[in-house]
Amino acid sequence: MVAMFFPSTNLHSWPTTAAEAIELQQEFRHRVKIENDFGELKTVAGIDVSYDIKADTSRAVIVLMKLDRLEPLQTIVTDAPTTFPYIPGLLSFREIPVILQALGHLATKPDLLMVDGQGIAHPRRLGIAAHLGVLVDMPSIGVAKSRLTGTYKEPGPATGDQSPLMDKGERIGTVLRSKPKTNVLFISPGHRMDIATATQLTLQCLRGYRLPEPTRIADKISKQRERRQQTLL
DNA sequence: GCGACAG
DNA sequence: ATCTTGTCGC
Repeated sequence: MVAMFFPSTNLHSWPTTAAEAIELQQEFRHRVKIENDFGELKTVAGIDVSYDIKADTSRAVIVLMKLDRLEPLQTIVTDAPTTFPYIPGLLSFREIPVILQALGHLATKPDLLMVDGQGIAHPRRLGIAAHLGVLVDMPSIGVAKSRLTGTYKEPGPATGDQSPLMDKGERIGTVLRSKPKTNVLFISPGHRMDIATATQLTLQCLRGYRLPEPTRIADKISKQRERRQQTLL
């Protein structure tokens, strides 16, 4: 039995072209809710996607953990053919299919999703974290390692130092120094959450590294698997 | 027309 | 993201 926690996630009319994808974003951007709408948050699922260029496949890694312990409870790894090219601003159309496949294998439904990429800090306010959050109707946060859009002042050097990420006169996220002497992170809410809460939760998931634990562990597992496969070739 | 551009 | 070894800095 698969996908029992995510009943309404059919990808029948998934876009094939950039034009169709942008059209869908214009429609979905209005379904994003940037207000806290959730109960007690006990667990979080870190999500990361990697690629196998030669096999033309995408791999989603999901790490489920308790928010207070930040230690893996379950890890899911699934592969699927890569069906959409990487186009800045259209990342969700490339990665969401395999992510949904992985989510379907979780033993328990997470209370929160933390995705490697932008939330509303996107040209059309529908980065991958926001898009995914709307599709599965769950609270989500986007944690990106670099900027897609928006302007900001460089945050101070200490952990926790931050500055607002602005675009077209509105605040779309937080630029955060998650660790001294490392590049900043770009935090933005994905769905059912406000900017301050997304930032606070990200800080709560830090454990001395630049990336918050959910995303950091998912990324680590993603790379371990790749090395194992490569050494077998 | 010229830069910018998540992963 | 991925291709790739050693190397500078804390």
